[in-house]
Amino acid sequence: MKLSTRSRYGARLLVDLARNKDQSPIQIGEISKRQEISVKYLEQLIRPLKKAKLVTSVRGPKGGHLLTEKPEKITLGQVVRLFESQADLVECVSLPEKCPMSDDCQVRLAWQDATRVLYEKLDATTIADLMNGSYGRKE
Amino acid sequence: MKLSTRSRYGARLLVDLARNKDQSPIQIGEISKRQEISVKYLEQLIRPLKKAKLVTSVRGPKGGHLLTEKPEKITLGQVVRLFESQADLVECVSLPEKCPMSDDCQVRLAWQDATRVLYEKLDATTIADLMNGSYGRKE
DNA sequence: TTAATTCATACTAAAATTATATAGAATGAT
DNA sequence: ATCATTCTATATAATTTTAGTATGAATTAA
Repeated sequence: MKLSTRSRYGARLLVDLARNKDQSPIQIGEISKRQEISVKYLEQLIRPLKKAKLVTSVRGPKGGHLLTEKPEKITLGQVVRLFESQADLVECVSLPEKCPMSDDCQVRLAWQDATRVLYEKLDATTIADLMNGSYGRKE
Repeated sequence: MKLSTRSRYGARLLVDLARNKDQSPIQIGEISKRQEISVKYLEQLIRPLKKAKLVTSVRGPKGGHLLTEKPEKITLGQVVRLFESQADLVECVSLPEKCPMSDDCQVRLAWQDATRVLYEKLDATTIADLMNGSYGRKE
């Protein structure tokens, strides 16, 4: 049931950008060193973040990447929905036609509920919560 | 982030057994027809359930399978932990040594929290909740 | 112009998943 | 004894997913 590394790395990438928000655009090379993620993989992750307007980029030398939103406005729920090819715990939650049993499947409703509860939690967690080392202590 | 079909089918298998609890042992062939899951795959799923003492079997003709516990005592959390090769949302929750960053990774704590919330929900959902068509209406 | 950097597309390799198939051994109702 | 059924173990094949690499074009500061 694990999240893909894309979600994991994507979250760390955003936290890394958030920590350096004041300064000039952050280059992928720097993030790569700090986060120990390959440059090429980071390039892949940046793309959906740009498409979702969470990140903006400056090309050319001295270029790099910046958050477009405040870290308080970006949630883990957004990140996971963006990077997971299937955001729900089971396919039949959003695509009931994929399972011949879904019409009267009680279990499906339970998976749906569990998915909802999970995203309520993820949507309540922002990048800002994760950028200053205080996450564990606050709640 | 999806659950494996093993968890999905495993849950349906238990609900199927629960619905027929009064009667004699339920044979895999019957479950296979009702649930549209192959006999061979069901045999694979029964094994961990027996090992976990959730199911007991009677061999020979007129044999079959029975729940050992009351449906009220079996939760989706148990099912998922049993069938998922990795029960947590991310590996580093239970195995921090797998990620070089885990020492001061705030995101890890957030994944941990989300995993906990998810299982709180799954552990609060029993097979009994799912066996009589009333799940959606009760809560 | 040069060099640093992002951007875009495609590719590959490995691993996991989802089954199905095979070959029998053990059990026990009839 | 017969036969339906569970039990065990292994193999295998198809598919999908995942993780990461390769190549090179576009952009732009200096």
